[in-house]
Amino acid sequence: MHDLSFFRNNLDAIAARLVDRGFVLDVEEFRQADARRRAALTESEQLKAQRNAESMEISKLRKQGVDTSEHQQKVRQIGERITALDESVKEIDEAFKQRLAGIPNLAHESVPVGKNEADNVEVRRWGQPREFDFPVQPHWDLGPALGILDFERAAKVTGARFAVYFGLGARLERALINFMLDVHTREHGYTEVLPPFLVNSASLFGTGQLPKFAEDLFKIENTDYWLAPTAEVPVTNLLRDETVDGDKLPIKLCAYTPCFRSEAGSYGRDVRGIIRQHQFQKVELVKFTRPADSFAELDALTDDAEDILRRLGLPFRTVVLCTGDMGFSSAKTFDIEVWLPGQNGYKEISSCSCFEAFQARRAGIKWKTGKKAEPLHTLNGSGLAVGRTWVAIVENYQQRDGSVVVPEALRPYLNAERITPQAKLV
RNA sequence: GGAGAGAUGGCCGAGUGGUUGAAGGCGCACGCUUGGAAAGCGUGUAUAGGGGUAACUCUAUCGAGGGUUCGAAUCCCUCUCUCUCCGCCA
Repeated sequence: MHDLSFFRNNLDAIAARLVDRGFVLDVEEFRQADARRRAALTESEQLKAQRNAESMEISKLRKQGVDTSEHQQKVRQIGERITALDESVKEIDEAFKQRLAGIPNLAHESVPVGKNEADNVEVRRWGQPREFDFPVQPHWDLGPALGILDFERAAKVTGARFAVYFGLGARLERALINFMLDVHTREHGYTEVLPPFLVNSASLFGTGQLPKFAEDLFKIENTDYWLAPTAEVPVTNLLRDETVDGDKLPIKLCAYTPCFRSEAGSYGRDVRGIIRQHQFQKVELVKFTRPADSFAELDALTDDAEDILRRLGLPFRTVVLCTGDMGFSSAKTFDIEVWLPGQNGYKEISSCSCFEAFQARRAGIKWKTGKKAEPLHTLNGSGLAVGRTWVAIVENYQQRDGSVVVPEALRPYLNAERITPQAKLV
């Protein structure tokens, strides 16, 4: 959500920058809508001022014992006009706010201008993809063969785009979660949070998923509860409508949660394996910072996420998303992409974004030093997507015999050096 | 799930239809006082949206949304949340 007066005063420049994001703002129409809203508000408020004054008058007259029934009749009529007028005022105001809430954030000036994924810019690369002297298998073959992954039973229990993990497969997922949380809390200074996995619509509005992206979410019938699509939502909203003392910043939180996405519109993409699921597990990093620090904090947060991959010995590259490929609320986003031999390419495993005040303004999260309170900056990033890390380990560390060597850093968590075929369930 | 009690400013807390955006206290800020501090005294101390170069002014907000009324923090309805007791449950 943009600051209205700033937006209004810089309309043309903002519209020009929104074009880079692929968002066309009809400036003239916006001006008219804005003017219409203001005119409606002014008219309604003037009537209300009149009514208030008249009511006060009635109060005085009554104390003097004067009959006021005529007066009351007159004010009642004003009231009726207000009621009628307010209906359209409300409509105009809500339409205007919806429109404003539907305008994406501006990209930071350091973000490359581009149309789509192809225009993203690689900023660094770490590790050498391993050379295999045998045919590599994708995880959707390796997993079921090892007896650690089962798609058929998941489809029976729930449906497509779900998976079941067995034995060392399940333990690998759990080990990764613990490993990531330990690194971030013990070495990167984050405080662990275990938030609710269901969130309400006010929270989803705060972080920008609503009102525009409802179709990407699962909603619980007959309630205002939604399955969280990312821990960003519950964790960022922990501070909704709160004001934080400046000396508390930055606040660094990390959380493990499952994430639920409807994946509407992604039919045919990543249909095989567990790359794109309706439910996946993620460890998320969230920061609340002073505005002056946010982009330095974004670099640090991205490095914290990359650190997990370095410790696991998984090759990756980091790209900065171009203006056309960024998410709705973000001002700047780095994607970390891990090397997946099964796909012979790099695949997104973390997305680290600075939202500047865009979310904080929506969610009413402020900070203050001394007297004035203003929106702070919010950031978040995956640290990491657990399922895709699982895939990266299985594929990168696969052996000729179909087993998987467990990376050194994970062995204390998994209590195993190698993943070998598990006993059949039945 | 059943019964009851609550929700007021940064905090505590008064307020059951008429200058109440809201007493009083605490906290905070500034000033006076002081050798300095404390105490004391004085002044100020919400947010959002309109209008205005500005001084300033208008509107809304006492959990949320409706309603009654000339007028609602106060009355009525619905909902949400918190607390207590009972039931149930991991």
